[in-house]
Amino acid sequence: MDSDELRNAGLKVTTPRLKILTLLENATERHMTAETIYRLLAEGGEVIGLATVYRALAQFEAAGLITRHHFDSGQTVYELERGPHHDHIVCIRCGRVEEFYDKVIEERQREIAASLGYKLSDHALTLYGECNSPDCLAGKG
Amino acid sequence: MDSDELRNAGLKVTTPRLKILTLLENATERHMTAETIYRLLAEGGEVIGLATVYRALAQFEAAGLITRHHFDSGQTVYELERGPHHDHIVCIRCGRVEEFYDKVIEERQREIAASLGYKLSDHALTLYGECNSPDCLAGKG
DNA sequence: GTTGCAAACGATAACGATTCTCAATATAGA
DNA sequence: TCTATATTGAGAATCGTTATCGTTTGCAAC
Ligand SMILES: [Mn+2]
Ligand SMILES: [Mn+2]
Ligand SMILES: [Zn+2]
Ligand SMILES: [Zn+2]
Repeated sequence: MDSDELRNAGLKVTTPRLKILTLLENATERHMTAETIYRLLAEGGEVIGLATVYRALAQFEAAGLITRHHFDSGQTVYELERGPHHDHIVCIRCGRVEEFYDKVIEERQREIAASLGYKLSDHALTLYGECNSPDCLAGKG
Repeated sequence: MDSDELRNAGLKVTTPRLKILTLLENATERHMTAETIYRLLAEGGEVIGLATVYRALAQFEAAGLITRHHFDSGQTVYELERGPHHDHIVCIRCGRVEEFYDKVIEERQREIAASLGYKLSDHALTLYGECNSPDCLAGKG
């Protein structure tokens, strides 16, 4: 249950937090901005202050429930931290975001950090390109 | 000469642009924010409007003279586009930025994009960790 | 070397994303 | 149920960045 997840994270169980967490679990798009989350909730009749959305997301991140990404598009995007680590490829034409995991790259990153004398704690890898989805190609004009 | 570089880029040769380009070439730090560039110029007695700094950087980027990066620290950082492509590793303690190039990772990125049906156009890879420079370790407190 | 005019400049207003403030309200434990 | 404390929502404030606009400059034709 979502309320358990909040309690386990050391957070009080409040209506806004439950609504936001539930949306993150059920939305078709895994990667969303704070604005998008705010808007989707509002469209579903759940009006929650934008400041509260930002606050909840910051707390969820601190608790390890979600991760944030800074794609080149500007706005911060959030996603539920479920399943194994992965990186992203973003379509520069339609905005589609896909996930991938590459053992070779992950391993090389560790070797590079070590060889430069760094204690590696995180990394951000995003590929940018044009996807081949029919919808995207259609709008190619 | 810097003025040639501006002309070749199709830009008028103006005092602010020359000052900014020269700073980018001579500064000890290759990776700087717009604010830092503005401040370093001001400290050197070259007062240039902040808006002009942003404008010049945008034009330099469009002309391919510089590249911009979005590290997790928030602000956009700029660097002269000289020499071969590289990625970055950033110290989360002292902010040091180092560069690296890894042929294996570059190759895997191309393969991943291709296997997902994307026409790869760019990528951003940044590693985060703690460096082992004496200065950084000293302030470990 | 002047002149003319588009391009660029600087100051500052505006902007979008995010964070802060604070009075009102809800949560969780006694 | 009662209370102490955390959380909320509305809006102000902040931060980095971009747009506006009157003034100045680069530069090419005279
Ligand atoms: Mn993801
Ligand atoms: Mn670099
Ligand atoms: Zn696409
Ligand atoms: Zn360091």
